[in-house]
Amino acid sequence: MSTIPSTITLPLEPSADPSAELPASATLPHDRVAELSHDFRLANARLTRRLRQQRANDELTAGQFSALCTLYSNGPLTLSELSEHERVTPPSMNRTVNSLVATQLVQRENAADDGRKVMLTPSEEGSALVRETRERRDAWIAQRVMKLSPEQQQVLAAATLIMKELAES
Amino acid sequence: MSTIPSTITLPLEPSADPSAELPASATLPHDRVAELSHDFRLANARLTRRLRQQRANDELTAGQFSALCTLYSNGPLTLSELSEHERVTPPSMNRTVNSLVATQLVQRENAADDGRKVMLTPSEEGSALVRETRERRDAWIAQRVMKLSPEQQQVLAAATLIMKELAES
DNA sequence: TATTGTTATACTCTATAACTATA
DNA sequence: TATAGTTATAGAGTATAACAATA
Repeated sequence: MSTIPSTITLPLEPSADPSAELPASATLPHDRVAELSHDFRLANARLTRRLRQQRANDELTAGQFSALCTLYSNGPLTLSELSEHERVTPPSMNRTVNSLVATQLVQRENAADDGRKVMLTPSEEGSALVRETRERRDAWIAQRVMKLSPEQQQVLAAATLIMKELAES
Repeated sequence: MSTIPSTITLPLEPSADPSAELPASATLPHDRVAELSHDFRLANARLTRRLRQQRANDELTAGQFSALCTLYSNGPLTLSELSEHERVTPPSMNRTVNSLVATQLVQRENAADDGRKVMLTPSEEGSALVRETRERRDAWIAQRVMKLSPEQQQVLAAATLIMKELAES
């Protein structure tokens, strides 16, 4: 499953200020962490907005598609489980799920063991939609990732793992 | 300014499938690019939602603060310049700017050379707010970045540069 | 005519509070 | 009582279309 080598080397752009360079084995000092965190957070938010601009009109929204993909890869899930994974509140996710159920892309059933819970499962149609449209939906970013250097591609792969951990914390 | 060494080495978690490993000098094949792009895009969106959950109630919203930070670091800017940097449409940014002008954190003036343009500048109060609250606003992520390994910190720094390029493309 | 900004409007995303059903 | 889900409601964020002012 993983595409990530056990070690990689990153040749990066030369530092403008050589005195600012640090050995890779040292953690960053406090002010550098603050600067990096700030830059990373803003870059993350801007990239999300950039990706939103790319959405075609005749498709599921980003939130709907993300939830459907999660159910496709990790389902069946309860509403709480799905909302935690997607990092929104249950009422927010419930609205998204309603739209997916209304278009018959997701099935909502009562859990057999606990009448309070609902099990959410992608329908055949929903699963097919994921398989058929994922590549097209990801085309904008994939086209750009393809043009990155091997080292930059490895950075993104490693960063994806870190971002998943951050989102889960 | 840069905190990034010219080269870094990344020891990552061992691959579950050794046959999937590739030399770092090779670009990923098409299907791996698609997989990486998909994972990265979803991780990016989820992290944005996670960060949104962290927002305190008594502060500027994320969009307002991001715009103010951009004007603080890169201003003065016209509305179009700011909206392009923040990756939203001019009408969307205009709404954000209206709220910042209403609270006197940003000054809106007609450009001297072109009567159609407006110049947006953070006020003294706005600049002070950025300086005083940035660290607190970034505390949630900074706390987690601080606990990452040196290699993971370097990955995030390199990824931030790539994400900025992606958002600008 | 083209560009820059603005207003009007609508839709999506998200949250909090309050409610229902079940454990 | 506590938990899982839902409904009601409101606010933030965003876009498109139409308009005004200026170049």
